[in-house]
Amino acid sequence: MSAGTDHPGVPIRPTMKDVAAAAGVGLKTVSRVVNGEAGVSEETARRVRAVIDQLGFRRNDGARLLRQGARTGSVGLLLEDVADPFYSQLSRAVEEVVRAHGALLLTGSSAEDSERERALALGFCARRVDGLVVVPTSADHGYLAPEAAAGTALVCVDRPMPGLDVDTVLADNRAGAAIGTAHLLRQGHRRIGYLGDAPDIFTAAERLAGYRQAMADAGHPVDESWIAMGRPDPLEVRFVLARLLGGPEPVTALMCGNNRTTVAVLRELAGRQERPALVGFDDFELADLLAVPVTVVAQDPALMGRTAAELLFRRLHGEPAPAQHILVRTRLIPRGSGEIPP
Amino acid sequence: MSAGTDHPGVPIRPTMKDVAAAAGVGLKTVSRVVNGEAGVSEETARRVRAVIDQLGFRRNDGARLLRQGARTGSVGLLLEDVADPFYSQLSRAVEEVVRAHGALLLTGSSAEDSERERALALGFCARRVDGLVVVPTSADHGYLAPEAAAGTALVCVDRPMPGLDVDTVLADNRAGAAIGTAHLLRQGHRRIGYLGDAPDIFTAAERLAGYRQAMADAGHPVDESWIAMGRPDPLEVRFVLARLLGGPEPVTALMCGNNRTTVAVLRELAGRQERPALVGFDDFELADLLAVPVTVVAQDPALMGRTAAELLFRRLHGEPAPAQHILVRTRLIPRGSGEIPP
DNA sequence: TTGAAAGCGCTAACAT
DNA sequence: ATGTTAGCGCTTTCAA
Repeated sequence: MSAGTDHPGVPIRPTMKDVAAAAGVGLKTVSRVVNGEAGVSEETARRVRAVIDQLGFRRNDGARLLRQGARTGSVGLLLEDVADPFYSQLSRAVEEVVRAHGALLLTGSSAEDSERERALALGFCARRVDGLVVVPTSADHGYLAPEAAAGTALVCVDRPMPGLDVDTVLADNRAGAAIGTAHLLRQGHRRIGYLGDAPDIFTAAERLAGYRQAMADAGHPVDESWIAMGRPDPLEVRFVLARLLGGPEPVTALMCGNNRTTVAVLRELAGRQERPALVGFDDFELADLLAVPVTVVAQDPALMGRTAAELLFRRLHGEPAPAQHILVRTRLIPRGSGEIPP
Repeated sequence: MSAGTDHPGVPIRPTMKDVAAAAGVGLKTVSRVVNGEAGVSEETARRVRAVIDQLGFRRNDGARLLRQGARTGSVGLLLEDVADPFYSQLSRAVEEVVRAHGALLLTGSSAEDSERERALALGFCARRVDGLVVVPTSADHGYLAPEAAAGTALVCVDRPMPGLDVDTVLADNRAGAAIGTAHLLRQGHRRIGYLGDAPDIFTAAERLAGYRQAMADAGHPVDESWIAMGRPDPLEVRFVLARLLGGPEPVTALMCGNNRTTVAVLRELAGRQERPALVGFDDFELADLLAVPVTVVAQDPALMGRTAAELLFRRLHGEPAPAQHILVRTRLIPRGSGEIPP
């Protein structure tokens, strides 16, 4: 072994040098065999391969990449939470594309914490990923400018990246929320509550804007007390619903800003008497099989992920300059809950 | 720049050498500043830092690791499909532990294809991950033996690894399925159908064995026609249910082997008249809010993921030899569907 | 067909 | 406090 004393508990990986020595050939010959290059007699190649198997040699791609100065064939994916069904579907789509390009995927969840996201992003860059697919937090991302300038491809998905103009794939948040709200208005609802995510989150703000716009377009005033923005927390949702559905002038319908909120609301409603109409932004599994099937404005997370990843590889393959901004359409799926009359 | 001609479309990353030259200091001084080592005057350090920011220098961890011969601080996670809620929860738990240890996570989905899993695993190993958390396919994994011998920590989760005895975290599959089946028997059911995943999948086989055992323990014979094993495919489920629920002696209850199958069955049942009792293996979101809430044998994917990842790091921190086999308990959650009488 | 030497970006060990 | 040299595991270049 190359590293002298081979402590039992501290195994050492054999290197090409070890293989070369054991096979009685030069280093370059081993390299040729490992990489399937021409110029090695079948006899020699066989001997080298035997030693490789016997020693359990596996090429160190880190060293290879260092020498070649080439791309690492790895891509980083940064999102809020892999366990959120929206992101896990997006994630799978990204992974599929990455795999099709023979690359490896590094994944990290920011948990909506920009410091954590930053640490992950820089960690990925220090590992020299070829590119990054990011669902950015709302903090400034200027720190990624040097990376982008150094050739790390950058694509945002689901949200834009504050402080940096890069390729971006977004859902049609505002229009989607407007369509969902308009749908409720069409059923005759006038007092429509809106439960959205924390307002500093781009999608939450956009969707709220869509709600306001639909109300305005229909000429119906919005009572600010109908609006509740915040992380989807069961207890919080309980308080909000008690407020919105109680009192002398309760709302008769609810628009929910994301699938986590919708599910939290459904769970809370199950324990209450009121059955307000409900439209959720973002589809979710079993929405169609609930006691009252849930009307949603569906996104297409797989399409968003695929689009973002393909954009990334197009950049890596040298597609030229201006940052693209792609909007992915949403669509209303009426299932029942959104058609409940006031 | 170190690489001479700086083509516009081909950006080159500055290296420590570049920083050193631009700052008019030696290479090692830059290294000291970058790594926060002592022995640099504040004056010099400031100048170096200024150049670093200006050039957008970022240390190449690949080179660093190569030189140090140290661990890479990265871990690979291989599972069947990140978009399956069971695995996405497991995945998040693994990621959490990995992050707590300051490491990075590479993720790959095998899609139940052992060739693909092998390619991913070896790719990870070529990148010199410190360890691998794997949900193994049913193929032989002897090819990982050299990696394990070379010091790559290996932990299996959800399924054991054929051909290699390593640390393993499993759910209590057999007992869980037996408890679910016994629950149905207790309600008076005798003709109980079993819909499981492909029989070469460890968990599918174990759970089926649990079903058989419960039936045998109760002294009730199993008609082989009640058993249907295969990938959860909507069309397939449709045929199976038509067969099980039609005919002169239909089953009165169903035991489902995993959450994908359960959901597929629920979807199909929604379009049919019959309302057989139903127990699903593995819990899923909204199971409690369906028209008939679904009784399940719940696993704890987060606990399984956390346990596996912690085991991995304990190995990396030098915990000694024998492979551990940890069983994570399942528990029956009665919600309604499993309490429907025959 | 084969291999010796140089060097990728970095750090360890040793100067100064 | 700072710099020089060697070398991690590999590939590239060039010579034999």
